[in-house]
Amino acid sequence: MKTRLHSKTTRQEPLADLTGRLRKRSRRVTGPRQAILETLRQHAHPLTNKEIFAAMPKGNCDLATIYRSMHLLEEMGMVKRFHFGDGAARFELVSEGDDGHHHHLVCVRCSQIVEIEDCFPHELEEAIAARNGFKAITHKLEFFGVCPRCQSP
Amino acid sequence: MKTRLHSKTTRQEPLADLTGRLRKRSRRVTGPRQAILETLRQHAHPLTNKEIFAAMPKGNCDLATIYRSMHLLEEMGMVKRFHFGDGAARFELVSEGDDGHHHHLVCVRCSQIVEIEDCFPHELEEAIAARNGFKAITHKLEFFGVCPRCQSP
DNA sequence: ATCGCTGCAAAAATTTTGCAGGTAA
DNA sequence: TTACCTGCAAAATTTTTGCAGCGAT
Repeated sequence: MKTRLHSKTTRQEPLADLTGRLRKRSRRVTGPRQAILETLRQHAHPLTNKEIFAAMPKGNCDLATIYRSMHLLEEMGMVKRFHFGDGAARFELVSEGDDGHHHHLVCVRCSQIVEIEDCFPHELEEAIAARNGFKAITHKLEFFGVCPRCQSP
Repeated sequence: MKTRLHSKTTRQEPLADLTGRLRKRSRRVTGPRQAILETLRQHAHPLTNKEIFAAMPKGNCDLATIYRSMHLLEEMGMVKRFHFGDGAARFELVSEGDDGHHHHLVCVRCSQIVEIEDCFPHELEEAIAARNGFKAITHKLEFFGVCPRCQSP
C-alpha cells in the first residue's frame, strides 16, 4: 500500500488500443477523439475540458466536441470524472482492465495533484451498504492539504 | 460506529445561537441571513443554493445574496460545502464545536441522501500526509449506490 | 451616521443543445 | 451510402460582480 508512482503500465496503453476500444463498441475513430485520447494519455493527472482543449495541437477540435466526447468516454468507462471543489469536472484515462479506482491528494494552494493508491478496507463500504440496504456501492475520496513547496512562505 | 440518525443535538442549535456566531464575528444579522440559517436548520441534508432559495418563505431574498451568504458562512466554518457529482454545490450547517466531519450515501437514481458517520482510521490519512510531505490534510468522502426503494423496478 | 449588506441587473464561467454539413466505416 | 460526428452558434446552468440604496449596529 503506497503512493502510486505512475507506472508505465498505467499510462502507456497505446493510442491504438484506446481507439480499438472505440471500434469494438462501434464508435467512430475520428480526429478529435484521437487527439483527446492522446492528450489524456500524455498527462498523469485529471484534466478539465478546457485544459484538454488548450493542450491540443492548434485548435484541433471544438470545445463542444470535447464535452460530448468526455460524456461518451465516461459512459464507456474509458475515463473517470473527478470534482475537486472548484466548479470544473476533471477527467483521467482508465486503463483497460483497471477499474480506475484511486484517489488524489490536492494542494489547496497551488492545486498540485498527487495520485494516491491507498484506500480504506473494503469492509467499511460493505458495512455501510448492508446497514442502509444500498446496492452497487461505490465511493469518491479525495484528500486536500498544503504541499511541501507551498508550506514555505 | 453507526449511521447517524440525526440526533437533536446535531440539528437543534437554536437560531439565536447561529446568529450569535455572526455577531461574535461582527457580522450583521440580517433578514436574509436569518432566513437562510433557519432553512438550513430545518433540513437534515445538504441543500443547493437554489434549493435554499426555493425553500425560503416567499422570495425572501435574492439568489445572489444566498451565494454571498454561503461564502461567508463557509469561511466562518458555519456550513460545509459538498459536491455530489452533478455540478451543484450543496451546503449543510455545522454545529458549534462540531467539526462537521461526516459523509453521505447518495442514491444514484433518486438522489436520496443518508448521512454516514463512519470513517476510515485516521492513520491512513496521516500516512498519506507524511509520505507526501503535505500538511493540514483533510478529506472528502462520499458513497454512491442504489437505495432500497430504487432497487425494485 | 457608518459601513456592511441587499436587490437588481449584467457578466462570467461551465456545460448542453440544434442544425447543417462532413466523414468514418 | 449512411449513420455518426463535428463545428458553429445559441442557449441553459451555475456562480460572480458592480452599483446604488437600504438598514443593522
